Amino acid sequence: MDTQDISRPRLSEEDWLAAAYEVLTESGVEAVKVMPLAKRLGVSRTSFYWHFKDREELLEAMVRRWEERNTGNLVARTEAYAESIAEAMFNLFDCWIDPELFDARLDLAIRNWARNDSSLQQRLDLADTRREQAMTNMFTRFGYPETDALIRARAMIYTQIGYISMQVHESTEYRISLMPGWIEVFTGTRPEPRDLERFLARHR
Amino acid sequence: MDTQDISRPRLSEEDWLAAAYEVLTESGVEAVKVMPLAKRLGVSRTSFYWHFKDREELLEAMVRRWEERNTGNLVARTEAYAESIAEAMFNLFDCWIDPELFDARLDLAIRNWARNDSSLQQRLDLADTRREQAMTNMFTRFGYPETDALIRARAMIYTQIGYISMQVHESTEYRISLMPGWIEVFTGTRPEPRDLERFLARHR
DNA sequence: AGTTTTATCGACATATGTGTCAAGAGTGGC
DNA sequence: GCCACTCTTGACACATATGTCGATAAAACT
Repeated sequence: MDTQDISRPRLSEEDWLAAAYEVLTESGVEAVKVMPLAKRLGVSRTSFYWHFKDREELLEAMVRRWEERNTGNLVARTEAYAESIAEAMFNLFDCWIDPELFDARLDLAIRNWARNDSSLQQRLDLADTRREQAMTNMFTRFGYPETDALIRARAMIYTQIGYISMQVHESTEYRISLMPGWIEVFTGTRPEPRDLERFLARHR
Repeated sequence: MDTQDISRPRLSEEDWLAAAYEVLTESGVEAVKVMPLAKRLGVSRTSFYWHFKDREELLEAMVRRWEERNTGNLVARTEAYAESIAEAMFNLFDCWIDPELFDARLDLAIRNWARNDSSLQQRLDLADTRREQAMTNMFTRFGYPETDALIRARAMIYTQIGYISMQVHESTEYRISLMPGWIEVFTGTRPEPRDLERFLARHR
């Protein structure tokens, strides 16, 4: 847990970014302040200003990190090849398991931040529209009527955000064991054992 | 939108609470500060301390307001009389429509706040357990197996939180029009026209 | 009208935050 | 050894926040 490193008293831009990311995802933007970060990193507060113009610039970097990551991967997973809606859904669920594909905590932090920052809210709305579109397409591709597809897409998006928001901490194994149940709720049909097999095989 | 009142320059405890509530639900706890509230109310900052011991006391009052409201009403709606799972669900959906029954914005604010306040997080966990229990019971009462019931209960809870968290602004009419679709996703069966009728009749 | 209760105000003490600047260390290349 | 580049530091100026106190002002009761 100690973010300090005795062997390297001198810091790079990356060190500040990493610390800022930690605080942002744990406590929200309001907590991303230069003074506390400096204390945490064990250096003088003012050395921050060598790396960044001001606090604004650090925050902007956080937003960019988010933009480059979450939505892109998620949309890609909805487009992955699948033979059934259940398999398609399992593909998407990879995002719920692999933090590299989708950083849920960062997503939540950005979402809360956007509530008090209208320009960020605009960027977020764009991302959300892309996600909703991609998921709706996934359902229509497998024959769901437009209206149904939209509701089901939203059910998934809201559920995911709610899941993060509620700070649920389940073990990966337990979460995987619930997946077939989720598939049934979201698609309206029970997944084939074959689809489940493929999914489980991926997560060893 | 103007919270000042020319005819009453003097404020009561209630005025401060109302202003705090506004700011809390709009911008989060971090924004609930004495100075900005005073500015907003058009009085001197220090007069706050006549009404409350300190900022802590104001915040505690906010938490109590939340506790006395949300969970109780929600649990009550899950226990309302119903002849089918769809009708039971429609009963619960009243909470999504009537802000008097369930204050979604306040719930979200409390949830975000709790992320940085472990004692509040404990109170919240208690509330969440009660809600999950109540919803799960609703499903088992209508014959769903225990595991299914739990997943479906969680799907609803997460969806609701996600819905709030994403700042969705739909008209009440549009929201009501989507309800049958939601019912189908959450219960796995299409609602009877009769159930829908009863629900619509209630919301005129 | 007089007294109490209710509420406001400005001055003071203190904490925490932002950002600038000039003076330096530490590391590496030549 | 010298120089340049990278990074750190403390002093300074300033803004915003919390909370205390004693002096008042306005309503409300008697």
